[in-house]
Amino acid sequence: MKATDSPAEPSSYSISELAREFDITTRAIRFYEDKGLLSPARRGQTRIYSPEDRVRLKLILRGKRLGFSLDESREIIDMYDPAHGNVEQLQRLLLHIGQKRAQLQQQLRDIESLMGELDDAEGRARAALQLNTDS
Amino acid sequence: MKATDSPAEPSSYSISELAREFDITTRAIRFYEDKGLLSPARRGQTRIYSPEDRVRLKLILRGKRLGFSLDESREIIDMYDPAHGNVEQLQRLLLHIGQKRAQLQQQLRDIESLMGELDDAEGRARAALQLNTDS
DNA sequence: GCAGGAGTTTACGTTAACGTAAACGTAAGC
DNA sequence: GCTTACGTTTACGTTAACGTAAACTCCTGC
Repeated sequence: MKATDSPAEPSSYSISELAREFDITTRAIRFYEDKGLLSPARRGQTRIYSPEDRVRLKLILRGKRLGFSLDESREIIDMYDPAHGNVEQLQRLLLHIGQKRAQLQQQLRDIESLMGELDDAEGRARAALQLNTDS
Repeated sequence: MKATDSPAEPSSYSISELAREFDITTRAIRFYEDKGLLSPARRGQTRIYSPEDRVRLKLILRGKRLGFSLDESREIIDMYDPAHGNVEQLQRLLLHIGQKRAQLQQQLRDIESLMGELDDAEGRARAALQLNTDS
């Protein structure tokens, strides 16, 4: 029993398979394609999604959970690409990476403080429940 | 020299003061009021913001950085309020707090993986730069 | 006494991210 | 041969979160 005995990854997906898996509509998936975030293969008219396409879709949805716009998600996805050749572009990429990192660090701080406040709120709510249910 | 010798907190703010401080427009601030997220005092027609109003505004903007809608931010802000009296409401509040916590934990995971990928991308970019600038 | 600056209300415009619906093609099952 | 399921394109509708502009009031400095 090797590690590759796992469920076995499909070599392609239909649009509705992906829609079901990620709980979004096919309309949304086509919309992402319109916006240039996906470009699946075609058999005739029908779209055929590769495992790589599926990964890109996951990245898009992760971006959404972090509050990114589709444009921002596209930029992030583009960072994984082959190095865009020329030096100036690479330096802009490094700059961009630095900015994203700073944004994520701010989000970490924001989450930390919000978490603390949720703890407080939960404490107060539990205390109030005690008062209300004490006989 | 006591701790209270710090810059000294104003006891009230004008709308344009807040707009400048947080780098947003007065239009946005009034919009938040329309949506029920703020309710500043008035002197005549003019809005006067208390330090508490200012805190609420900060919470709204933190919510935005985390990708929350204004409705979500309002719900979160409402969690700090006096305990809403009855038991059922308190239990709904606890449930809601749990859900938000779960969402924040997902965001933490998302940020962590994205950070790792940014590291990779930066590594590749730096490597490509080496190749291009090596004489 | 009036120009300039800050504030107000009212209202229409705009962008992003899809939703919804129409009208059609194609392949499978009965 | 007809329905049912799944796919397609095209196009108009919708919601959130403001932007922009008009028309007005109220103070302040000169």
